[in-house]
Amino acid sequence: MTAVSRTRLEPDARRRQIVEAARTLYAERAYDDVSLAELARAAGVTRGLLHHYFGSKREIFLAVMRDSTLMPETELPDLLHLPLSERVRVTMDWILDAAQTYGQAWVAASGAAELHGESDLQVVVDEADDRAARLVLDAVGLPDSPVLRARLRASAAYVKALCREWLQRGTLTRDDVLDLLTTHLVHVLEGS
Amino acid sequence: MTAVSRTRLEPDARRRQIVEAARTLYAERAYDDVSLAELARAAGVTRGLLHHYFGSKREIFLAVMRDSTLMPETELPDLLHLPLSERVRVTMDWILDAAQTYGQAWVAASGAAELHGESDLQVVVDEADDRAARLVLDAVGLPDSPVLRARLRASAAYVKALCREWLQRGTLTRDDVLDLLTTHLVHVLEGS
DNA sequence: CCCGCTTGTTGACACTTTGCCAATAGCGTT
DNA sequence: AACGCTATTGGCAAAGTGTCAACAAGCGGG
Repeated sequence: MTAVSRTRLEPDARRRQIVEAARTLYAERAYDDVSLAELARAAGVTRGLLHHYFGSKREIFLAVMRDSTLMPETELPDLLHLPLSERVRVTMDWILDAAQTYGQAWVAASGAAELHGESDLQVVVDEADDRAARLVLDAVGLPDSPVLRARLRASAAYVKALCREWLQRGTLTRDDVLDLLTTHLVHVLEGS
Repeated sequence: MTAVSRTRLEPDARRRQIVEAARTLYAERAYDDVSLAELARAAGVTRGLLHHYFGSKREIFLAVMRDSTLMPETELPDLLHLPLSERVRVTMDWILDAAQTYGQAWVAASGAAELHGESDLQVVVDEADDRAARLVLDAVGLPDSPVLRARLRASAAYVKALCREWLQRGTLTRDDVLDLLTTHLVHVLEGS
């Protein structure tokens, strides 16, 4: 596709370009199935450049994951005048929308980990879950606390597993998921 | 370690030996960090034999995962005379024990997946979650159904995430987890 | 307008790793 | 003790990752 143009890009732009190419490849093929040569070809650069920017193949993959697990930065309407259960429901509704449109990667990154205890990937996913937890706390207008965050991080795994049942397996409907999540989170947030 | 004995083992025994050696290695190092040469050395065999039995490095890893995500086959006492909430609590108590003693791998295999949609590892973990779901249904004495199973599979992810907060991060106590799980599952099972 | 400097980019080299296959040698059978 | 089945080995070939010195694109000074 891109000719052997040897165009000189700004480091940031080049990084984004590489990550983007890598993301499309990793979206449909597994990690070891994609070689650096293939990645380089897809990005229109040479293998050497990949190493120059990311240092190792693993780091490219992690960059893709970090990038893909970001939830969109949208403003939620002010919900503080509603009862808690309604606040939760609206927030969950928004999250399900986000999961359906943007967050396939966030959802996909839920089910299976390396057996390895302190996986580098685990760190990335944990960070994403923590962001999601903060987001929920902020949306429903509850104060932050370590224990509440821990509970919500765990609930994030539940959210993703439910989305997988809904989006990938079709065993639950969107309404099923929304109801389950709403009652679940109300209980988690109330029993503080 | 093991001398170059070239002892002839039964295929099943050899497989188990290899899987066992691989498990200890994978328990503390990541997948690509462990080479087949190292694996072979740890198992006291040659690389050729690994391929003979498993065909590829990936298959060895998956065999370890399949093996490690098995929950122990224990008989639970008959709980049918207790109210649902008590049945659930006893079952969850047993699961937390199992997670703490045997199931580190099951717990560890919860947080982070490949971005790849139909990951082979995902299949293994899904299978483990499905077994766990059936186990719970059996223990609390409720009839099986696709929707209930789907809900419980999702809850399995929640269980594992909570165990990670408890066992690996120390952000929640065992009692926290037990309470959260009990009320959660009661609601999931009741709202059928 | 040309020169030179900075640095993004390349191509080749060295090493590791995976996968394959024919040859070897345990161990039970006759 | 010889034989046969097959578990096991060792070496080969292909592919992949990581490293590094050299090249050149774009910019600024003379």
